[in-house]
Amino acid sequence: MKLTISQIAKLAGVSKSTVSRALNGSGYVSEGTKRKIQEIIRKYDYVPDSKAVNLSKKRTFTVGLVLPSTSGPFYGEVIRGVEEVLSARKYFTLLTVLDSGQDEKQARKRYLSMIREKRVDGAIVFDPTVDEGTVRKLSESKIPIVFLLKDFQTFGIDSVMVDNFTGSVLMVDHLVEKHGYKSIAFVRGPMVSDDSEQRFQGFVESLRRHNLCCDNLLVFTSDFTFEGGRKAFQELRKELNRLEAIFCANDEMALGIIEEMKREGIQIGQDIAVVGFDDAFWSGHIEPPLTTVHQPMYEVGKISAQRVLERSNNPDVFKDPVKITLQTQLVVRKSCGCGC
Amino acid sequence: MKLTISQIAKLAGVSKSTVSRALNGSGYVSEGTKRKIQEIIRKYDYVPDSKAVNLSKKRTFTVGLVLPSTSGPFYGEVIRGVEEVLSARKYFTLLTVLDSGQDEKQARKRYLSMIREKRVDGAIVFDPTVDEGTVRKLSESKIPIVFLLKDFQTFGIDSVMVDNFTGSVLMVDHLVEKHGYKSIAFVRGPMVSDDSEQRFQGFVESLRRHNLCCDNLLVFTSDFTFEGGRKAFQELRKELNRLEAIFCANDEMALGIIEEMKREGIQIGQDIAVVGFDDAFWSGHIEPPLTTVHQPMYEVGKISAQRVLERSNNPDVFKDPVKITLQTQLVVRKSCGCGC
DNA sequence: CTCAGGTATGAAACCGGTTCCATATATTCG
DNA sequence: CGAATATATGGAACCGGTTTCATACCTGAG
Repeated sequence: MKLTISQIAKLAGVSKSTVSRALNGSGYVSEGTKRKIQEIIRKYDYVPDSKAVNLSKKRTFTVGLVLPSTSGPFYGEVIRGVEEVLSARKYFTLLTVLDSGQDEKQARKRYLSMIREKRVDGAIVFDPTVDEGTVRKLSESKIPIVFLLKDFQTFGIDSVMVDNFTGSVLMVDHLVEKHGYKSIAFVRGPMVSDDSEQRFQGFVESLRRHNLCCDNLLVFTSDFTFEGGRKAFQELRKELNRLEAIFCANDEMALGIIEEMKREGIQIGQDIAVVGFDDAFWSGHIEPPLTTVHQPMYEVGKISAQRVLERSNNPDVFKDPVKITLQTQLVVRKSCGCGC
Repeated sequence: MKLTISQIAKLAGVSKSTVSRALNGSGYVSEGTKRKIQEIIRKYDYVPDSKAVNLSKKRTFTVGLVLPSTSGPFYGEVIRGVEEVLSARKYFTLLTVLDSGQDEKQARKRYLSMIREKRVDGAIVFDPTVDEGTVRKLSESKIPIVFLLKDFQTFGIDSVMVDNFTGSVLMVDHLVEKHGYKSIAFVRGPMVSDDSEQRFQGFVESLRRHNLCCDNLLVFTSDFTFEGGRKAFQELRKELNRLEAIFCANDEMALGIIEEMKREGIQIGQDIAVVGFDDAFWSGHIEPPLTTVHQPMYEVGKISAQRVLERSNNPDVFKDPVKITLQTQLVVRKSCGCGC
């Protein structure tokens, strides 16, 4: 039988209010009654119903987390970061995944509902292809929102970003300065991807700084998938003899290319370098281990969650939207030619 | 300004009850007033507060999902399966991850709270090292619970299992029948792991059926990690010359072993077969592509979610706990020697 | 001794919805 | 045409807590 606070009160011979105060440690309750109440609570294994608590406290102690998908390397890391912070503060995570239903529009509606129905006290939204209408609606909600990897400061929304540009620069610096490569191809992700664009810009910038030009013939567009990498290789091959390195905008495409090259007997790292971006968890375990750029998604999760809680608990302070950018890290392994 | 149902009612010149009925399509409301109400709702962009709805309906339209971790291949698949079902029925997912805080005990308390505070209408629990006390508490909760990959039918809890045993049998059948291997080593996971045990039993059973004996010298114990695989190889090497195949209880250890072998110039698939279990998403992309056993974790997620909803909406029917076992699938690639 | 302030408690309002029940009007059927 | 039934609506109770406010006692200071 599920007890309510009134029944507990009756059993303890006191009023609801006193039980509530004893439970929350708020207001005055004598030691004696506190003990008596606690005993009864233990005896009947009473736990307050969160639905009632939420309503009267006008809070849910829950943070929404919206992710594009759950496959792939990062998403798990983001969740881990978020959960670490939330669990420590006794909050819960309400998860919504965009690729689990049929259509994107529907998925967006779903997370907007979650927010507008006030199921959560704040939300962390990772939606790379979000539309402006949705962002506007998000910004109209009264709860704190942190957007991941997209900058909506102008909409009054906090964002946590990853510095793709600098990561890319670091990678190309390494290829040029350490290995002396001059002829480097770049394999982009889909044109709509900001990440892909920023990584490409970093590539261009580093070349420029080294007085190398970016040969348009050596820039290929693909789609961030393994299969896309294989296809990109087919286009690449006609330029192959003049190439020293291939920089892929993510690890998955790099893997596709590496596989095709192996099939042709090309020695990766020696004949030609292939490097990626993301540092997927398998990147170090393929042959040869992939040189890549690590994205601190765990930290992204942690910082976003901290930010949401901070804002949620100080509604008025820190009113201005903030943009936090985390640094990426070059991970040198063998596929760039190091240690060959 | 956030409106309440009472304000809407006032604006429409009707009572709360009428607005509520119009909103839910329950009871009688004339077309005229319905339209009027809907117009006002649209105009002021009113959305009912879920906290109040939950309290009066005594439900949250939320299902708890407890996962051991979020790294690794399966967990994302489970989430996807669960989300697919829940999103279609307009439910939400409240996620708890066990490895995100410091200590396991704390993490268990957290998900027990989630359930006992009635934050969720049902829960899907994946906790491979759960203790009996926790299971008992789960079974005492009045909400439907589905346990993943552990059988607690005797506690009155539904479970969704994966047939590790048969998967293992299929694998060994393949190694023996297709390739004629007779001397096969097995690398176990940690002794506490049920999965490891079942996979081992399948290995033993298939050998027995083929009138081969299981040589204890060829059974090694490791810990399901990449590093553990490498270490296992060091122990293995003294038996190496008489080995034809190595069956690892998961892909990660197989990868560790493969890496060590490559370093020694051993040709995997030709000199010796190495196979795994899990079908991690990278398993097909390593060199050589890994022969392994696929676990249908997406389906596990889907079925558990369906089961929870079904029970939640028919509280009394189907009272008996159910155990559903899903089949695994042999994925033949190259590391077993096929296509060499 | 009296009064202010700290301590302890209960009654009642409140959070924002849903739902039961009573009432009133419209419609249908015998 | 009257009774039964369907339709439409509002009032009030309810979900299970929290919080405000009033009351009462107790203590110590003046």
